[in-house]
Amino acid sequence: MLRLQGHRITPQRVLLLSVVAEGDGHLGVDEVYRRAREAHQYMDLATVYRTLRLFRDAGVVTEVEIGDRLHYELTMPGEMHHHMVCRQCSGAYNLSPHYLEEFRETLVRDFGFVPDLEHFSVAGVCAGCQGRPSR
Amino acid sequence: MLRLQGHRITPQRVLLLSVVAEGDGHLGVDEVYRRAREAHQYMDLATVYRTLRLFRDAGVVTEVEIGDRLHYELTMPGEMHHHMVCRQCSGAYNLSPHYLEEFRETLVRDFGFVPDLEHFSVAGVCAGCQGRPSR
DNA sequence: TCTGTTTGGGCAAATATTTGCAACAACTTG
DNA sequence: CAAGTTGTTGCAAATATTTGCCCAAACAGA
Repeated sequence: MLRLQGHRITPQRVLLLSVVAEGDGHLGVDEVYRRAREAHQYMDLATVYRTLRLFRDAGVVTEVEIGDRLHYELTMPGEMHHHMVCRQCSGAYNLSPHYLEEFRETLVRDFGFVPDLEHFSVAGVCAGCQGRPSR
Repeated sequence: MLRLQGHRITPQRVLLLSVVAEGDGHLGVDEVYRRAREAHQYMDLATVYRTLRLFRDAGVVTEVEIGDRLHYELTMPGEMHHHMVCRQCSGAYNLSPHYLEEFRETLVRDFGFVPDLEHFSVAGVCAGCQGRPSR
């Protein structure tokens, strides 16, 4: 995917992608950096930032905001899924794409606006936290 | 609204809220800071950050991401509206709440998850940028 | 496989954002 | 309206994130 978009394949990118892949969607920037560094001593933090942004823009990786913190996970082309993130417990629940398909079609039809619903999460309060005091 | 949630009303908060209100949704953190400082010499940047986050969490102000940058605008309780932000031209278009109401009801019904669709924007590519080369 | 062109990475410096803490001020209560 | 309580602010320091620059490395073409 990266190559198709004119980007080069470097050892750093390969390594970072594998770290993200193995992290199973639970890693923030700092953790990606730490793990990558264990494998490749000269990995730079700036490279991690630049590369994660590249991955995100290229659609290779998805950025998920979980409780004020960004996490990264591999974008699964076939198994696209979204998140519902609870503001109170920060729990993240998967949301099947089916729920968004209709919404997407409406935006395209009415506005000609093609939404990026691959990179998408909904904030809110989950069933378990309903009625529980916030903070 | 702030008081109802147990927060205190301070001159700084009043000032910052009025700055955001007058900024008409076009101000980033730094601009809010600059304007606030003109009026009140001892306004601190940390206070701006803390206060904008407070406003956002309290639902008084809405954070809109426009082209890698966060902008702030007053949350209008009655005239709730959303944004479609184009990834290419960074243009922001309003989206009527009607388009989200059905989606919201589905989430509540099927998952008991109450989404914050007040604070919501959809990224994508607008009609004008369709087919235009990116970057 | 070798060479030129151009992108990407490391490093250090610049910015941006968050946090700890002591002094201060808003709200509460009597 | 005075005094106590507790949340807030300013300041400075800590972190986090981005950027500029130059060298190294990836890819294209011969």
